[in-house]
Amino acid sequence: MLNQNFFNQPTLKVAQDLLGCFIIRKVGRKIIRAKIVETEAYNGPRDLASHASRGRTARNAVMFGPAGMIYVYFTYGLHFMLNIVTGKTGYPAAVLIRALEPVEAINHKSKIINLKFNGPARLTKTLAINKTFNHLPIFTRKHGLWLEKPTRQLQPKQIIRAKRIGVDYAGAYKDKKWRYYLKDNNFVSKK
DNA sequence: CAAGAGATCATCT
DNA sequence: GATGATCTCTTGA
Repeated sequence: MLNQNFFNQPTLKVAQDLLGCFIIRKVGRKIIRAKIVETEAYNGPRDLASHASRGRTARNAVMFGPAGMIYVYFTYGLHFMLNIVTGKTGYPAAVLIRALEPVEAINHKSKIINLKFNGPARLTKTLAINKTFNHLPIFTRKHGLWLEKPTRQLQPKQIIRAKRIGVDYAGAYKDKKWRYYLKDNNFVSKK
């Protein structure tokens, strides 16, 4: 399992290192396991695309806190977004999980189900993640949501850097290549 | 296909 | 009172 130290590093590094990691969601006896294939970094108080760019508020407070905490927010009146807080306490930053590749989904009858994970709002819906996860740690199995290391180390060539999605309002920060995804992966949210 | 609109509400001004 | 780290559906070529 990924521990808190993993997240207590520069945001751009964590966003890349999360690629290939597995996310595990346990609800009762049902376990869903999927591979992270796309992330975006929201990095620091000056990043105009970040919720933290206009200072600390009730919503974004968790981004200012210790690494490894879950930041879930509600947007467009119907979607939840899943982020993991990174970096030092006091430095507001987080990584948005944008897409997952299905690995296995096992219910109590051991049946494999088709699941939709290609998009930040779709994956939270599929994993039944909502605001109750906000401010909980991801470095414990206690809440039924945690991360595990990749089975194999990724080659740097497998990682694509790109502009972030949906942040055209972010001035000088809208073109930062802080979105990362696995090359040729069919499950990323956009090409 | 691509483009546009609507959904729908917490959050911030 | 406006808007958004999105998604789905509809329209039209």
